[in-house]
Amino acid sequence: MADSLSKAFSALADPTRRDLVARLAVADATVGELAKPYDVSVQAVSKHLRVLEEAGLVTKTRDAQRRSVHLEADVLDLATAWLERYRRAAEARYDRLDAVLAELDGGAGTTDTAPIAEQEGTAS
Amino acid sequence: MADSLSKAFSALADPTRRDLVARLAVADATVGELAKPYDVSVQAVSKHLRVLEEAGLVTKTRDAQRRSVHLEADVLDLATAWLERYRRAAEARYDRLDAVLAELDGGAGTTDTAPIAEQEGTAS
DNA sequence: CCCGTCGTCAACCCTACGGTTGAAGAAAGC
DNA sequence: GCTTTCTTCAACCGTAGGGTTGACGACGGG
Repeated sequence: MADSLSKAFSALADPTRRDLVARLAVADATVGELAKPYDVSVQAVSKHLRVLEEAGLVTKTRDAQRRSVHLEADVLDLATAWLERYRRAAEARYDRLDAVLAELDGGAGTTDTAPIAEQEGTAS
Repeated sequence: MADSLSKAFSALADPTRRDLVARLAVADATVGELAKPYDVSVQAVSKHLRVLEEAGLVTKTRDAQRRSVHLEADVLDLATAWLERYRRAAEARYDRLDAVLAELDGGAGTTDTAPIAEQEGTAS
């Protein structure tokens, strides 16, 4: 379907799902426990958890008829790495006032900035 | 409409928009320049840029009839901070094997973990 | 064994999203 | 002034997303 990063960001775009992640960061929990605080149906929460699972953000282990939901760090790591990379680049450019230089110069080769942008697929 | 974090993650969920961010991390560019590499219409790219703009990830300044698009670091910062926070919590829990302890103990106060989960709106 | 609980599957509704084409607005160039 | 270039607005189309309700599968407890 979509790449890992797209699924991760898409999953985290929903406030309910972000809240689920925040709560799972504290401790594992069952679907029922997780669903309680929200005023939506259990099925809706189950769907949210499936989205998080398909994004690789959580895993479920069957504990009797309950499912224990566990937060996984790997995809959070991946997303953090992506953001951190371009965040740094944006801040560096801001600090160096490259925008102003480019405006004055006309956009020619003002700096020797290395090619930071890369293809999506090349992420390790 | 939606909160800042939702708009940011939602904007970054699209591969084309992530690529735009990656390219804008290197240098500012006009809409036309940004649209060139993709095989979609310029209008589609313009829409993508509007999404990024409404998420606060980029700003546009009118330079004659061209619009210069500039990457902003602030929202990237916000999203990074959110991810980093729960990433750390997830990794810490993984390292300390809290899941196993909780399973054996029944979930009672096994650790002195501070209340990490917070409300969405409290982000600075 | 039957019942109650936990969770998911399935079908459906409505809105949002990414794409298209066509037209319009704004500014430089001739 | 008229045309050309750059960008956005508007209307439309198909699909994916989040919600609902209803029914079903899998277990543990009486």
